[in-house]
Amino acid sequence: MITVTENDQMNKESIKVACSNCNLRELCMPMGLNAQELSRVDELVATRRTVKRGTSLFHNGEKFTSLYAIRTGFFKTSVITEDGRDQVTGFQMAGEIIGLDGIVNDQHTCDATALEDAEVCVMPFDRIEEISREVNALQHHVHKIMSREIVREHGVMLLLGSMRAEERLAAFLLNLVQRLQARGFSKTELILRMTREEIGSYLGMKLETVSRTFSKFSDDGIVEVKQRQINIRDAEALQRIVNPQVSH
Amino acid sequence: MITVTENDQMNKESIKVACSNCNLRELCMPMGLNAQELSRVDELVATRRTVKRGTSLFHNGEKFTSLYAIRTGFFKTSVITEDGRDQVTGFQMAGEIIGLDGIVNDQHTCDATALEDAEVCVMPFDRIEEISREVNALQHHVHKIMSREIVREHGVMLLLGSMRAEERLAAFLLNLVQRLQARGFSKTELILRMTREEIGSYLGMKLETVSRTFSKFSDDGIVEVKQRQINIRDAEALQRIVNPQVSH
DNA sequence: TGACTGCATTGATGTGGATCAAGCAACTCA
DNA sequence: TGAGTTGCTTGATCCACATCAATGCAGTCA
Repeated sequence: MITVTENDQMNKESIKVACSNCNLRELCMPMGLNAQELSRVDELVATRRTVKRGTSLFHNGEKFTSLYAIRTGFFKTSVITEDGRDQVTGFQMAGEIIGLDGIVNDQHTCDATALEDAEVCVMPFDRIEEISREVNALQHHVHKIMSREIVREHGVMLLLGSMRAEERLAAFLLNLVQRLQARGFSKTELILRMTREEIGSYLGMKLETVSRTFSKFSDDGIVEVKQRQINIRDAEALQRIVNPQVSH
Repeated sequence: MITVTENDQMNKESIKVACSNCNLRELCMPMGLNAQELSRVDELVATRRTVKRGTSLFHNGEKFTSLYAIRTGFFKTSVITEDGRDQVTGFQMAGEIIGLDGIVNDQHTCDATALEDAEVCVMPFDRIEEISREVNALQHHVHKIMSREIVREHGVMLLLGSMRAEERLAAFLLNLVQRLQARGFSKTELILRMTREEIGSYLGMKLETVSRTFSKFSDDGIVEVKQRQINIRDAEALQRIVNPQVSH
């Protein structure tokens, strides 16, 4: 026998869990689904999982079972070599999908670490493949997400292979605010969730150089920097630094 | 009315085109298919296309329609910025798949250029998605290929972000011979299909540095270098250069 | 056959960012 | 509240690689 209160509780719970009612849906999921497809897609998320700041969602070598959609919080992914070098391969925020690296060898090849308390939707990969076979839009969506990651990494390779320190940091900041803006945040104000060292690892430079470059931007009046609080005062100047030739 | 000669010709042609009879099958295609699945997968390849040395298979901005499996030849892929900087994002050889970058926005975001005369199998992507829905092994295979590319790029990011010139070139050579060996070629002898400048672009260094580093390896007796002919004399030394700590 | 062309090598010099080092601001926890 | 810890900034110096420049080598086309 279920009391009214318990019943309400259950409804509330089930509403919360469903992708079809999630405000991040347009970021994680394909659009234009009909009712039946929507209900199939709602079966994707097996559970939720919270990840405390500083702990890892998965790490290198761990068996791959699921992809994760970030609901709240902020992650970094990093690869590490036997001899201790590590490289941050990306920073991920709400609505983004992590774990794609694990598919090829059925085990993860990088670590995903929460930079602030986070919550993720756990989507078992065999379930993704199963539902993909029935819902064409989901199938294509999965392909797009993987392709997007490949293209993003091309951009990082370009950055690491041919840009100078100022250009790298400018590109990094512009990318961050652009993604935050797509999530309804300010296009000028942001709070960095990562350390100078983590930024440096991602951008292929030392933390001192990151700090100096921030100071330079600050001196030039392009950004205001107060520790991790950043205020972008001249986005076009940043754009010109990334792309010197073209006048914007 | 078909003459015997014409008929023979047709058989020969159809044998040549089918993935099920291709000696690169194990590189491009999933394994362990039954007869019916095999015949479905044979429908993947719409046509063949030859690409002359120095010309491009597709280029940035071009509409995306197909993935390409390399049958013969050698490619580079590269991204280029508005202000003229370019970055080689990879070198691809027989059995590898190119074009994955195009899925996300329905247009290619890089150029694929043949470094020697090449032939590719053209696989229309909508056909790949259609057959993937029926042949689970193909579906998973496509996911694995994309995931492998993501993981490969993580490795390049590590290389670009945290390795020094000698380490980069050593890693590059080891990667090349390892892939050539998997295709039945020598594990010590190889011919580079790309210029020093292209190697440099891929590895984030200038062509002069590439050349000097080759000379250094040569002086140290690790490799013999005669222009583009490379003979690896001490693969373990290369391995130690990449991975200094660990004793191999 | 010899001049052109594209690529590779090697040397001399310059510099952007790494490294080493010190001090400082913010946060944590007893 | 204050001592320890962690992360950030800034200065001084160094070095790995870029840059500039000259020469060499191999293929090719007239």
